[in-house]
Amino acid sequence: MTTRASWADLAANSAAENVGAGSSSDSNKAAGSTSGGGRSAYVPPHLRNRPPSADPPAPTSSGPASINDRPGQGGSRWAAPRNDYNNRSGYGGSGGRPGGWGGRSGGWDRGRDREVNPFGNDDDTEEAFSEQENTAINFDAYEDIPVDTSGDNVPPPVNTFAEIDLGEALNLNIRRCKYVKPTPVQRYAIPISLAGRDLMACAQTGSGKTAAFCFPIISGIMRGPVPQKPLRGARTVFPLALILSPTRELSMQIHEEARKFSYQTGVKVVVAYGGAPINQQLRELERGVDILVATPGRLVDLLERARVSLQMIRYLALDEADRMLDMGFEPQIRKIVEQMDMPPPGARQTMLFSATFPREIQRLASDFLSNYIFLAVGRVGSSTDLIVQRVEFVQESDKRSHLMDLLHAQRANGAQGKQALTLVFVETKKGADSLEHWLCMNGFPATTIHGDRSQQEREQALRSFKSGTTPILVATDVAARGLDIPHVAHVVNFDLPNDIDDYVHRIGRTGRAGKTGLATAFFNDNNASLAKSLADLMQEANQEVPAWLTRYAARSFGGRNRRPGGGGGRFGGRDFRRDSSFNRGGSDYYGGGNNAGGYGGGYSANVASAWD
DNA sequence: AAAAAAT
Repeated sequence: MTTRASWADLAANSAAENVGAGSSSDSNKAAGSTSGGGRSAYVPPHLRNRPPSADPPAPTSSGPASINDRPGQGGSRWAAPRNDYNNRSGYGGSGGRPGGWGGRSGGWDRGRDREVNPFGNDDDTEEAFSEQENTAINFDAYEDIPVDTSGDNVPPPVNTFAEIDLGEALNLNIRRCKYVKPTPVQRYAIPISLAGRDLMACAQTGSGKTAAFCFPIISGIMRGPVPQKPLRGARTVFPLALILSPTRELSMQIHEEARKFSYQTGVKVVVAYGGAPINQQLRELERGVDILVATPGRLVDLLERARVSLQMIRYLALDEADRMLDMGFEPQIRKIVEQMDMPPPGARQTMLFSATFPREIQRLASDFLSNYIFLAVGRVGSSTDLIVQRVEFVQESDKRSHLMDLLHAQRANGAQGKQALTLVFVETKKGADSLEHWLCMNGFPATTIHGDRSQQEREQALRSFKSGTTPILVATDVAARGLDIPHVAHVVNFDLPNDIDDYVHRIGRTGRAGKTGLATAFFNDNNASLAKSLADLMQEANQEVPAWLTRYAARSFGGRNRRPGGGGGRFGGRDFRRDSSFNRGGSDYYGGGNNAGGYGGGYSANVASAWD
């Protein structure tokens, strides 16, 4: 592990290491170790570029617009990907089919659409960095990642992608993505999903959750029955899978990932979110959609316009599911999932993913699930050791100058190079604007992202940050979850959040891809309610807890942030069905737990969530 | 109390 030096050294070190980081995907960044069974070393993404043979070329031939919209199901003229659905009974080679499920939305000539190669030039930075791979990877941090499952008849995990029959086309894309082996959450979640089971999964940020729910969806759509087009308005489309996320940028990111995974599979992925012209999104939808990635507001709009129907949904995935079900989002999600035309639990497959899963949210979530499996992967003190957490006592009036000191020292340490990105979280949109302005006035190139900016400005800010043009990004919680930004060396909690889970998600923007990261928090009296949970979290992550914070923690009481059980949550969450308060008398009503990790039952009850 | 998410 990195020696603990000054924060400036750590930032510099982190930045240097981050230069070798793999890029882009949130879907394969994390721990690749096994637990319970045999050990295998973590392979960081940037070292996964070692397939058994040369990388497959990324061909450019066209594919069907959408499986949902297959034009001539039989003798297709597009270069048929060698995948299983061509051999499936029902539509493999049979040229003339009976009517009923031909062109679902008109259906003619859809195959003429040319599928843009998503592997084209989006990784142009990767080559430049790949030569600087370093040897400072902390492989030990990825050993012994505990995995906890509960529910009926949990399917066993797999150790390799080859063990799972995902289909040739998908396998090819996995290789193109340079994924050599599944991450822990993928090892468990994919077999569970392929078995048709509902799933609530708690896994660390950057641990490959996107791929974990995308692979089974894509594979399932390729193999599933050909959809019968219901009688509806000609302009209504019927996606087979719906993926919801809480922010527009996260939906964009999931869409980009899913497009890579589904390249040349015939499965069409479309994204819809607010702040952007709806007409272009409508056109995309009309060209065919199997998997719809969306933010809730825009989706409701599309549903009310009857441009989208959820009647054919077979797969529902909620990313950042705890956020999607919190107070702000819950009504919209209920509307989409329960009050439109989506098939009920049991008639569809539902997958909920997050790094954190408070117990009360689990209770809400169980409304959407049918006989589900709970899966928790990861633990405080393992891979998250890669993030060095510091807390400093800073009065409100001193925050700016203190931040300035940090940035100056970082610059002096040479860590302000093009790739050493600093992400600064603040509480309010106004605060973000004013801090950005102040930083710029003081010679630090910064930009900002928050909900009062136009969508164009938001996307521009993110691009400018990622490219290093403005290596400082001041953000509200809009950027706290899910976003995969390579080379973030330092996360500064200029204003601490009120909820420990938000803190967990924020600092998870660094320390990705097996790289170390630094997270600095400014703490003062305003954050007293967070003291206990913050101190506990840091202790569980083997971080140095300042004595003054421990004293604060002893005095403060902070609602759900305070965990009476103390010492406890090794996982991001524990199946609430196993809480005695729920299952009447402590019996394992749902079949109990299957502890696949290195230890059993060491956690205390009442722990809602602790780590992502 | 704030942020996010439709126009």
